Amino acid sequence: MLPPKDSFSEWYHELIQQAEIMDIRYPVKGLYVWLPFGFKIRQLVYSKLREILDRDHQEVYFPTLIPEDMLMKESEHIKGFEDEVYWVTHGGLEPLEVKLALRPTSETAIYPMFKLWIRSHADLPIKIYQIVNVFRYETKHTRPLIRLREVTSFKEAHTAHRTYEEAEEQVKSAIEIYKEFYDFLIIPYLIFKRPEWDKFPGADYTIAFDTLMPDGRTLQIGTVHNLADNFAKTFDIKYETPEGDHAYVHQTCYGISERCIASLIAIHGDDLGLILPFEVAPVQIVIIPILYKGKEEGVLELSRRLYERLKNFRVVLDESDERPGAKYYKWELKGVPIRFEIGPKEYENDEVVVSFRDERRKFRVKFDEVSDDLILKWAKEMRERLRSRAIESVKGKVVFCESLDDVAKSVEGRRLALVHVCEKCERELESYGSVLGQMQEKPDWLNVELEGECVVCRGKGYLVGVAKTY
RNA sequence: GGGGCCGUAGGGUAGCCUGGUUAUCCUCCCGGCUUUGGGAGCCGGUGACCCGAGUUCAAAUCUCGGCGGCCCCA
Repeated sequence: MLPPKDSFSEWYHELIQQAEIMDIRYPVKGLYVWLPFGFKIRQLVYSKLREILDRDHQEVYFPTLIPEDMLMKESEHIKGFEDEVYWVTHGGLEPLEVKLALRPTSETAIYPMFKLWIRSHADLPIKIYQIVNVFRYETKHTRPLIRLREVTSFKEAHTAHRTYEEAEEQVKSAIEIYKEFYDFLIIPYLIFKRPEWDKFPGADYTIAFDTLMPDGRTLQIGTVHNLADNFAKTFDIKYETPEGDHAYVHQTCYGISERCIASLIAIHGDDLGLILPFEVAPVQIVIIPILYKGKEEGVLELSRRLYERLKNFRVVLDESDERPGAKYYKWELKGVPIRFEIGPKEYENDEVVVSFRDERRKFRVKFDEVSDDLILKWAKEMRERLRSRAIESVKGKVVFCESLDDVAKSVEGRRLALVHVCEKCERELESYGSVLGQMQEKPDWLNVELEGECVVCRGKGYLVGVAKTY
């Protein structure tokens, strides 16, 4: 039994373990073990991310260790991270002459190499990415997949371009990539430009994707940074223009971590456990034979025939020695989208019983009608249902506010407050919650205006989000 | 950043205040019988006092430190 999803913290904590996503008992704070089932979800989710990126990025791998002098080069950047860097100080018993940092992110590892790689305008643009672990000494509450000391699945892309405009185009392109990725996972998001005081250390500006967790707090699930030529100046990354001059490159970087999987779990799951979109479910179909004494043979024969027919999918035939009800609960907990039940009645009529994870009804189909096409049709229909459900759930937690009082009440009641404000007054909102920044585009499920009268000074304002955050 | 609570089998717990027998109960796990259309039942079995130091004839229980976890507030 799982705690109800209304008690979100407890539900999440238990589900992560019961569904065998992670083992949280590893004896170091903020570090967790990926179990086979969870790791399979990770692999399926990240394959999609790779597929999208591989269209015009190249995957690379940079070292985990960064020498102190390299890490410390960009002063604004390091100020943002210095209190949470892990240091390697010894090699065996010998103290190291130059301390080595466990990367908190890889800008300072990658950009010195960019300096070596980039000589002329013909070398640009460069678009690379890597999926690696990064380390941050978090002092706040750690939580599996959400706040970690070792982020195990940090996808970071880094690009270099000739001009600021080209970098800005890349920011837009990265936003499109993230939209495609989260649409694939059926996770609703809002896109904000973070306020000046909350941008990535060293960036010109930061665009962030936020989603809403069931308890009404926002979760940042992706960021895109325009670095302009800030790092290029620090790391002296220049190229020769067609005219023979030398100019600094303009860069971007953008990241997604395993928080995407946290949001997948949190947005779709219910009181019974995980609900996984068909495409990322480690088990897409489960077949449960119902074995009455003396009638096992035909039932097993039909079950195995169905199993063979569905082998183009990730399918499990559960012949274990448990009662059918126990198996239903088990596979529902693990989010299996489609379940077949086959008992003596079905065997006699050459039928199967079908049930979808997101609905509770059961129905029968003739065995001969079951085909790959039918499964895919069901998967597609389920995707639409999950989409409406996810949007309804998120929509109910977003409130447009016309006064500061409204903002206070909404954030206090664990809602995301949207409010018009001008640049001068934006910071005043900080006393009510985290200021997510200026909304960049209106999702089709939300009915608000991106521009309006500033709630504080009644001047010309833009739409800003305020919420409690993870 | 500030405050509070807690650590007993794989998981959840009782015992701790008031130190003293073989450490309670549920679940999981293993073996057997039996059963199977929404978490079956019976019998038998394995398995624990976070680590270190101190106080004491005696520590799960008291004290200190470490490590780990949870909650609230900024």
